[in-house]
Amino acid sequence: MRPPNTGVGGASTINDVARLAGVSIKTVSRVMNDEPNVRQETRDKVQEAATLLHYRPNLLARSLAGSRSFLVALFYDNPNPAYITELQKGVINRARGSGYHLLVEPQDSHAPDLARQITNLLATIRLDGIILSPPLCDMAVVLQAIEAAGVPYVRVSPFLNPDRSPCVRMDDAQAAYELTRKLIEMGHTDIGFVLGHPEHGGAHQRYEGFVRALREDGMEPRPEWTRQGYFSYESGVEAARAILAPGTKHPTAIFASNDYMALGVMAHAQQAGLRLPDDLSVAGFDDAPGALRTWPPLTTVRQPVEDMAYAAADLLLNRNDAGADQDRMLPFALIMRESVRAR
Amino acid sequence: MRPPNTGVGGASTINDVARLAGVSIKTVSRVMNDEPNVRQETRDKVQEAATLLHYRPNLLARSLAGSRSFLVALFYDNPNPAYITELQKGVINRARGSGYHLLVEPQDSHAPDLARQITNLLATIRLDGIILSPPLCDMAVVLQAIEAAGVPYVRVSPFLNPDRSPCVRMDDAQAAYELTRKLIEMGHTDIGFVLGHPEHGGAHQRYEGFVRALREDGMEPRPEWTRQGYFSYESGVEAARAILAPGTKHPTAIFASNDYMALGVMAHAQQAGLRLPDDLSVAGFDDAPGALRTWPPLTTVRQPVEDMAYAAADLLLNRNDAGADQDRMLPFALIMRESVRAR
DNA sequence: ACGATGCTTGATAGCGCTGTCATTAAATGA
DNA sequence: TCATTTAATGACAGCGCTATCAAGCATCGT
Repeated sequence: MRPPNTGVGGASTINDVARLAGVSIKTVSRVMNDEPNVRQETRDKVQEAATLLHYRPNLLARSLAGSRSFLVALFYDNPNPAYITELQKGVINRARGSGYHLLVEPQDSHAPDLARQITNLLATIRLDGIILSPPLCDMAVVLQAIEAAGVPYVRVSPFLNPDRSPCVRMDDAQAAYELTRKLIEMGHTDIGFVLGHPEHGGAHQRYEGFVRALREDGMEPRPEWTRQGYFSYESGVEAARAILAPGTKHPTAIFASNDYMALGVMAHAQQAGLRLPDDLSVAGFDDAPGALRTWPPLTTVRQPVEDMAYAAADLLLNRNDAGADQDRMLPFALIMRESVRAR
Repeated sequence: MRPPNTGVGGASTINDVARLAGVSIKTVSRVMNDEPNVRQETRDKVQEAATLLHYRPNLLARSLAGSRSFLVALFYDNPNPAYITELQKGVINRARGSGYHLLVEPQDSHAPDLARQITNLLATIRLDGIILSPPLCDMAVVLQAIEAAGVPYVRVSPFLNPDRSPCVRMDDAQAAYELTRKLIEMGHTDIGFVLGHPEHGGAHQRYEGFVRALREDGMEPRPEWTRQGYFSYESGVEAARAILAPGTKHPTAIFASNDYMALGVMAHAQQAGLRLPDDLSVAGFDDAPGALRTWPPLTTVRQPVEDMAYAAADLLLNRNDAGADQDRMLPFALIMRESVRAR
């Protein structure tokens, strides 16, 4: 018996619109959801009434009654703010157009009860889809929990079981290969490598591409110039300290698996008295935004994170398009800057 | 007529729990919401049944039926990934404990129909609260739209109408004042300043604190050493180019209103042949994480972004606690690093 | 002309929960 | 002791929407 609400401060309901348009609420529902089988005339009448009343369908009611929640979530456990925000941007850009909203759900990948937490979350909110980024996208317990709940998901840059779900990725191995080729072409034969976080897919593939390029020229990676890193600046410093240990021969170039580590390498090298890029060339990976404001500017690979996230959301929201491409490989770009110099 | 669902892949409902516990669904509801007036014995019985069935109340149904949606949103229009992710972290940390979830809703502060977009959003999803960060928190149309919808909100670091809503802030002016005092104490009398983005509150206050410190020693800011910046690295470079123009006397220190600009200043100074910190001291503001991996490490002010976001969420979720502190001022910390040297 | 077909529309039953209010059981007082 | 309060529980009506299914109504072929 509530009067139709046309004023500020309260939403009007589908009932108000139906009454004003002189149709049933079901017809309003049809119009709002762009369903077929409504006469154009009726459609216009409803649209007009809806506009007049500033009607916006209530998302929660739609979710409860229908089969869609208009909610997608991004699961991540990654300390890299630039990566996270780019992912979010990509997802939101795609989702908004379809009336979807983004829930951000950072997860602790080392929590012992991670699976239970995810199960609880999915029982609490019926999500229309989940986007998984490394390292969560490669954790069996996570995939199991999501699959058990029957929620569709897309993985970004996974390295395990690529066929288990739709995936979006770039060719990390090829990118590392091409960048390494460049280094070789520029006269570098002694190249160090800083490995990425072993739990993150791209890391392995980047190393693989590096090795492939070396072998093509009959070279092998040298163990003393290959160090484990963890995608952090500090681990880059650490690795550089080992690779550039005083009193040992050191490489003419170091390829770090991501930009933060490359920055760490550069910082250590400079403090160790090496001049960049003359004494040492450094290359990174990711094209991290803040990471390029250094001197000399860093040679790197642009990883299209935002585009991958957009594509992931697209895969999620177009899921019905039968048999469409369930996987997308996005292009990378080599970005040659001054941190690399020919010998 | 659906059988109770105890297996994997589907959620059990309040009905299932009620039946198993031998009580009405209302009693289950009471227990799940920690409402009073339920016998302990009954409570235990219900809890046990709920545990057995892995029951999780459906958030959407709760929202629709009740007065809470368990959803808070973060509105922002800020290109700084570190700032955004810290805000998110703070909000999520507080919200999760109370069963709340975070919706991220970046808004284009320059969109002509911003108010309408927000109104639409709020009509679509009933949010339990909104956290507004600069520059949105200082836009009248935004506040109006939110107030019209009757949604509670908390502002982080606003500078307009501080009494219009609960706010969380730090004392930007005092921080800038104290840092400037340090510079003066270290023998700097010729200090340049790079202003922050004029649409962001902190910017004005930082300048104000700077000027106050100068005046206390009978100095005045010099116009030719004071440049407008926009919180971006590039604008820092630009400002430095102007302040350090060749053939003019230049200051012995430059205080930039944030770290990105400070980095820009440092980069330009170094390229212009100045040695840091010997020829020029540089100070920033924010303690941006990536921004400190530079040489020399940057002297700055730590802005407790995550804590402010946590406090903002706390203010939102504790709103009922009558007359409690509706504003919170969080402490900052001066971080003296090597980019500043005594004359 | 008649049912058959397909397009439009509406009545109605929920989705899973909370709010309100009535009801019952227990506790208290005179 | 019985009336009076207070605690504990349940019945039931929605929240605002979608799904199902049935009904209305043209158009069509034979």
